[in-house]
Amino acid sequence: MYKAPRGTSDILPQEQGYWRYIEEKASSLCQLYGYERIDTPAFEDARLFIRTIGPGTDIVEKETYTFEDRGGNPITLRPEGTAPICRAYIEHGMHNQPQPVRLYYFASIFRYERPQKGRFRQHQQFGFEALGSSDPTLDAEVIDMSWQLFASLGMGHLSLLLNSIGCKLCRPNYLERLKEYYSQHIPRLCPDCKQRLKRNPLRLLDCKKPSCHDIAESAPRSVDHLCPECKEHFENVIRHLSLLGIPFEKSHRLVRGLDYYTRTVFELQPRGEEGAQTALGGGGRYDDLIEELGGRPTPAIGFAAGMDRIVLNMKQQGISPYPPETFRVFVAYLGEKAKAESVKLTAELRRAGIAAISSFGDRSLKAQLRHANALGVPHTIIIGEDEVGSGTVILRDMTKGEQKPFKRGEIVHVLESMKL
RNA sequence: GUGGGCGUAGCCGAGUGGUCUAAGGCGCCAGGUUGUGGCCCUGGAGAUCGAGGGUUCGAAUCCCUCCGCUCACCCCA
Repeated sequence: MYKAPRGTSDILPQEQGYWRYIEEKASSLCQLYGYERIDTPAFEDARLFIRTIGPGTDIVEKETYTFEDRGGNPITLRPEGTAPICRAYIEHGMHNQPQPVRLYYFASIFRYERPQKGRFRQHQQFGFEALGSSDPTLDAEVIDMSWQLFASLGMGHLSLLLNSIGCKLCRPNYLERLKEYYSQHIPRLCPDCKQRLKRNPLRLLDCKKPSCHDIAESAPRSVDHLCPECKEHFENVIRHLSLLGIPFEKSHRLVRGLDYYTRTVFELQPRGEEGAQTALGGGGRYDDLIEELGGRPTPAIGFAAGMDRIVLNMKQQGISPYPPETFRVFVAYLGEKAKAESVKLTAELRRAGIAAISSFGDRSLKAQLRHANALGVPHTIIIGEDEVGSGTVILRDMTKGEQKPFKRGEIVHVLESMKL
């Protein structure tokens, strides 16, 4: 028996409503804010991600699907959405467009991880990016959008966490202070944190172990070590968010996993759910990324949300999506002549834009109606030998349980005018 | 990569060494008079009890190995 590969899953028809709901709300939000859709390939040159995400990060070290194609080219399945967009920005000379360039996307993301609740090897992300400006109003715009996204989905009880981790000028200094501080507490650190101290000191701050909690709480804070420019930038972001009435919480322990983030970082998560894979979305500035990829120095900021996690959360909160799409008319028949007529009528209905399917096989009318009922169609057309003879069809209203004959030539029009 | 929990028909699930050639429910198929659904009744199909090995006179039930699922850690959406 074949099964979907580990960490992947089928989105079955009855689940599709959730996804369509999110896609529609997200797209119209982006439209409202002046963002345009972009789609990039599911795979890229492997080097694009190694350079941008950071050679020391877990994503690159052990979580990418990387292989050589038949031409010997190093390929990586997209493990995140921002780097490909920066690549496209550079490749298509978007710096010649009015800045900032506002883009959004829906993308499959691939990471070779051990699956658990809300974490998969293939998942869907929705994200948006504003490239080409460092204005703090843009930070506020993107954060506002991400907040409105969840509002428009009807999802409440969220926390918006906000922090600034400085730029390439002030962060090294801060990291030194952080390492100094942590070096004094090495014996009390968990094994993971001992590793982090060497490899990725920023991540020390968001260790989930209770034993490391106090140490992280009283650690030096990045916001206290920002250079004057970053400090002013952060203050302006905060001022604009307050202006917009966005209820953020400053979180000095919020750091993001990807190396390219600068200055503003933020994350949205359900309130009171510490520990598990709860971040529904997050983002931040990446002012050096485009330059690192060979473009001109171009500051930018973006956000991405995990659609699988949103679906999970909608279910938890009891938010019902759209009902599954279905057809409107089932055409039942009795006898060979009626069968031919049924196939013909079904085609006519479809040409007229009325979703319909014909019955099949040679089953009793009882069986056919039972089938129609199980499918939940509002209307069934019944064609028997008598109807073929008299040039009529029977239209049965499945919810009322009433039926009436109509002339064969008029039935399509009758259904058209009934527009449910 | 590490640790915990779990694996009985499409789904839920009883069963803890013999009465299991495996209960029940949902779903599916058919029938309950001649061409009519939803409720009800009856019948049917569908399970190598995750796989392999072992213990035993006898294993879905005990042991071992493997595989898978799941939750948590690492990390991330």
